[in-house]
Amino acid sequence: MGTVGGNVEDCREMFEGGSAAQTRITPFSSTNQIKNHVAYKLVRVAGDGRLVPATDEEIFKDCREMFEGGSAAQTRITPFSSTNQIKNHVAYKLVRVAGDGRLVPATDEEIFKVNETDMHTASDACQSVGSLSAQGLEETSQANALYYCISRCTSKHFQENNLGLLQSGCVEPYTEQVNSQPEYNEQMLQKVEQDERLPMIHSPHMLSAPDANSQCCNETSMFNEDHVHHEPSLQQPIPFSSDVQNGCNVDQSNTVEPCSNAAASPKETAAPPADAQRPDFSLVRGEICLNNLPIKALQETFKATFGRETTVKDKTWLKRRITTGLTNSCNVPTTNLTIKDKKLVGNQDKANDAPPSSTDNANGHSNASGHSLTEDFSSEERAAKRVRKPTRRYIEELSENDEKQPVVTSKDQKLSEKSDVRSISVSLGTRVTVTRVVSLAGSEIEVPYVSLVRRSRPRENIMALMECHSSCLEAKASSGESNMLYSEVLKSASGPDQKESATSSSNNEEDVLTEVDQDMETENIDSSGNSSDDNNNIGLPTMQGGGLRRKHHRAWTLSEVTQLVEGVAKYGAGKWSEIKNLSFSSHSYRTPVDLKDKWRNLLLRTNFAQSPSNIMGSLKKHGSMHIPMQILLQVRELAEKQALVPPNHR
DNA sequence: CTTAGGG
DNA sequence: CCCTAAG
Repeated sequence: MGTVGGNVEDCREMFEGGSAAQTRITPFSSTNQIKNHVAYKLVRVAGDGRLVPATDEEIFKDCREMFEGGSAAQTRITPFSSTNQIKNHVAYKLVRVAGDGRLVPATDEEIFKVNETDMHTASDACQSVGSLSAQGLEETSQANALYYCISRCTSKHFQENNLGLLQSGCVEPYTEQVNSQPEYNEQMLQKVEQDERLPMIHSPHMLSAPDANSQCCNETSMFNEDHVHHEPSLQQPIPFSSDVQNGCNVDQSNTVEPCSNAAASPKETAAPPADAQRPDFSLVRGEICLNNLPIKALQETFKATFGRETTVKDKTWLKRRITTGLTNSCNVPTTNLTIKDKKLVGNQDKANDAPPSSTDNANGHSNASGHSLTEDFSSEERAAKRVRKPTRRYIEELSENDEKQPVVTSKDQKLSEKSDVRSISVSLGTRVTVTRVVSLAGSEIEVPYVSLVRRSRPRENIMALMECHSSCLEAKASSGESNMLYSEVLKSASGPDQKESATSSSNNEEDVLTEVDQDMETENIDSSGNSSDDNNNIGLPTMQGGGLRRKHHRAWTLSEVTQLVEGVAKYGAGKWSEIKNLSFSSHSYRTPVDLKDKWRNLLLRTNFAQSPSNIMGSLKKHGSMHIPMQILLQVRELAEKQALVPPNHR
């Protein structure tokens, strides 16, 4: 580690150079070369969340600390954490600078590459992660200059904050400094190469490493998704950050062990010779790294990556596995993001309408990468523990608790109904205006702020309406209005009147009406006892109203009750389905479950009335309609019968 | 899909 | 009414 001193200096120089060069703006974008280069930038996240280029001093310190730490305890050093200042919230972010100067989150591939490199390093010597890979850039290269910043965050809280901050957007600083980076990168690269050549054991010159690879990934991913889009609208809530990180962290713990180690070793940030040469990034590539490694090293890496030993001696295989593993590890955290992307993407298409939320346009890269990654992940690391997905109800409740934010509901919702929570959330998010973080099984996930319009099971009627609306909504949505849908839905739900608005899809309405009419008729007709007038014939209009939640509360009419009782008498309690079909065929809105519930209630009432005093029984007690004693008696009778006879199906 | 129960 | 776990 004698080199340390030198390294530090170099490091400083590099950084300084960066700061000095701030002015030069035409960085990479114009130059082709640039795109090939990957650069790391040291950035400090300010309290306000802005990214501030690290001052020379800071950088210096950081470097020094890193180096020192590295030298002192090569193996696992709690590098940053121990050091106060550095740890304080110096964050390295991996970012690519687009030609237009915007910061673009690194694509998965890019990230991956970086990670790969990192992993590589980390696994071996626990060195930090900073190595950069140039190839990825080329591949992904857009004509823009790419530049990566590796972010390192000591405290998670901090990270979260930072992320939020980053997202919220203070990216500018980066761009300015871009200039310096190229050099830095080159130097870095060289080092990497050297490292590769050398046994990983010593990593005097490792790049500064983020705490954990995974984190890098996560952050990066976040960056990608959020950042890209967010930049334009700098201000955004920062739900993402926390979520993402959490998720990432969790994943990390499971998947990527190396990270922790890597993080620990604060080796050298960048100790490349001052006159850094500018090696081709392509050389630096993760692949190369892996290639150069001896089998043993690869195995080590494998172990670090997957947490298990491997006896495989096939280099190629190992490399592939490792790569995959890395990818996966990155993926997991990303999942949320990916989802978001989708949403975002979807939204984007439709419009610019959702400025408020974090929605951004996902760039093609992120999406594609996300998917692929996800898939890989699933196949590869199933072992990793899965977070139990919260139940739908859980989610709903959460959403309900918050103020309902107008959100567009769309078919997606339907589609997603059965998918797991995450997916649901995603799907719901089609038009997410607001997202909020929800803690799930220890990890936080972002959940679109959605109030579910339809909570109940899809009743035929409702469903139809819903569909209609959804379709309408979609169309409109495409046009560009996001919130509309919600209101519309409500309207439609509220009353038949609205139907017209539905336009073509009037059928549903008609159906509803028809049914209602039928009901009315039947009821009237049926009114065997006195039912004719019973208080509750609920008008059609009311049936669905009630706001979002309880779709339609249809009071049971006496006639219905009578029918029910008859049905039970005929088919027996428990044969709800039959009763429904045979006795309630006319009432489409009464499902077997409804019948069952009603029956249950009737029994309760019966029993109730029975024991305390009959008086109450027949009389209307609470607000509910009074059920004629006759019926109650009948019910009781049946109930008893059922109780006794049940064994024999009769 | 239908039931039985709990909320 | 709604939602879910179970046949």
